[in-house]
This record gives sequence, C-alpha cells and structure tokens, in this order.
Amino acid sequence: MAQTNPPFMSGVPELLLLRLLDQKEMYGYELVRSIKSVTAEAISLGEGVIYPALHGLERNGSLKSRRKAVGGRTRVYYSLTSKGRKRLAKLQDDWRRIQGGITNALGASVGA
Amino acid sequence: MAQTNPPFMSGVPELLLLRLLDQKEMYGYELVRSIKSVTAEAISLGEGVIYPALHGLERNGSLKSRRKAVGGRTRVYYSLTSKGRKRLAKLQDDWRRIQGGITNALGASVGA
DNA sequence: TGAAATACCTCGTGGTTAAAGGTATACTGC
DNA sequence: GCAGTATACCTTTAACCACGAGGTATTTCA
Repeated sequence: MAQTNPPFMSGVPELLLLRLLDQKEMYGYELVRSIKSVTAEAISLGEGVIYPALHGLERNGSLKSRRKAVGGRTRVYYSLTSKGRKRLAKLQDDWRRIQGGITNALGASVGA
Repeated sequence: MAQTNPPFMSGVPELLLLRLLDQKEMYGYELVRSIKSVTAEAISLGEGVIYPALHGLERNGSLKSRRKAVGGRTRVYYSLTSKGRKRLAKLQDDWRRIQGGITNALGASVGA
C-alpha cells in the first residue's frame, strides 16, 4: 500500500462517496476533486480508488448511474439508491462510534 | 476480512497501542482488555491483532520489552522508546487531520 | 478432576487502498 | 494547424494489514 494518505483509511472512501452523492448527483472525476476540497485537503483519493469503488457500490446496489453527454464529452453520473442511503446511515454510525472510541483513548489519563 | 469492528480500522491498532503504552508499561493480554475498556467497548482488538503488532513495533524500534515473572506466570511488558514517542506524535497528528477532514465532509452542506 | 481464565504465539485469508499506466476527447495558446 | 494540458473514463498489480481460528502451557477455582 504505497501511501499518500496516512493509515486510518479503511472504509473511508466508501463513506465519503456515499455522503457526497447523497447530497448531489456527481460523476467520478468530479468526486475526486470534491473529496479533496470538502476535506480541506486532508484526504486525497485518486482515480484508482474512486472508480473501482463506484463500480463496486453500483454492483451491490448502493448506487445507480446514468450517462449524460456534456459538451461532447460523456459523463457517468451516480446517485444513491435507498439501499445506499441505509448503507450511509450505518457507516456514519460506525464512524462516529469508532471515532468516539479513539477520542476517548487519546484523551484518557489512565488513572492508576 | 471477517469483521467484528466496522471498517475504519487501518492504523488504529498501532495508534492505540502506542498511546496506551506511553502512559504505562503493559503486557499483551492486558492491552487486549485495556483497549476494549478505554474505548468504551467501541473497539475490540483480538490477540491475533495485538501480538503481531507488538512484535512489529518492537522490531522497528518503537517499543522495547522485558520479561517479568508474576505468580509463576511469565509476562512480556512493553514500553515506548523515544522513537516510539515520535511515532505516536505523528500518528496522533495524522489521526486528527483525517478525523477533521471526515467531520467536515459529514457536516458540510454542499451549497451549489 | 476438569473447566475457565491467564498468557503467549502463528498462520492463512481476504478485503482494500494506492500508484501507475492506458485510452480518448476537448480546449487553449502559439 | 499543432502541441500541451485538462477532462473523463478505466484496469491491473502490488502490498498491507486486520482478523479469526487454532495452538500451547500454566494457574485458579469449584
């Protein structure tokens, strides 16, 4: 795993993708840039991560796509299905749980 | 990856281990239970994660160990080296960065 | 005596990220 | 008219790392 981002990343691409697409239909290339900007440059996910992830999410029914020609170029727009919305809710929950756990651990002074 | 914990776990064992051992010398079996309790049950790391991680961290110089007999049983206590402390500082930084990035993403309303 | 807890360990699986590479079209500047 | 850059899609390969399962031995408690 040649790393640009530090560890702590597993599951993150999926979460981010679902979250962004829940707000607005978007295409792959746009998502790549969007993730960088919405995380204030903290997280950068390349196309080699985004496209396979998108395909996987579509395959398992979390996303649906439609092709759209824009200025002679074809884009594939993705949006959430209801299954995808459920999946997002679960992932957000999970994230908050482990995020809280780690925050506890980092902040705790182990008294005795 | 048969999963007990949800995703979002990569790098987490290392961070938690270093953090706990920075506060107090501990042995493997103790760390397994400690992680569960300090994260309020949110994160549970089995021995199959902890022991290899401990060995790896010792190998790369982040931890040092000493054996200690306690009531007829032998325990291997681990503690941080200065290299381990540096590593911990870096990981904490990384964690806070990506944690912040995700929080942004989850909270953001993508206004146009 | 035997079950459960303590304490250590390794191996194999498989999920998941990441970089690098590959194609093709459109737009910009020269 | 042409070169270079940005847009837009995609796949393949490699490597990592968490995880469960399984394995040993000792102690404690019923």
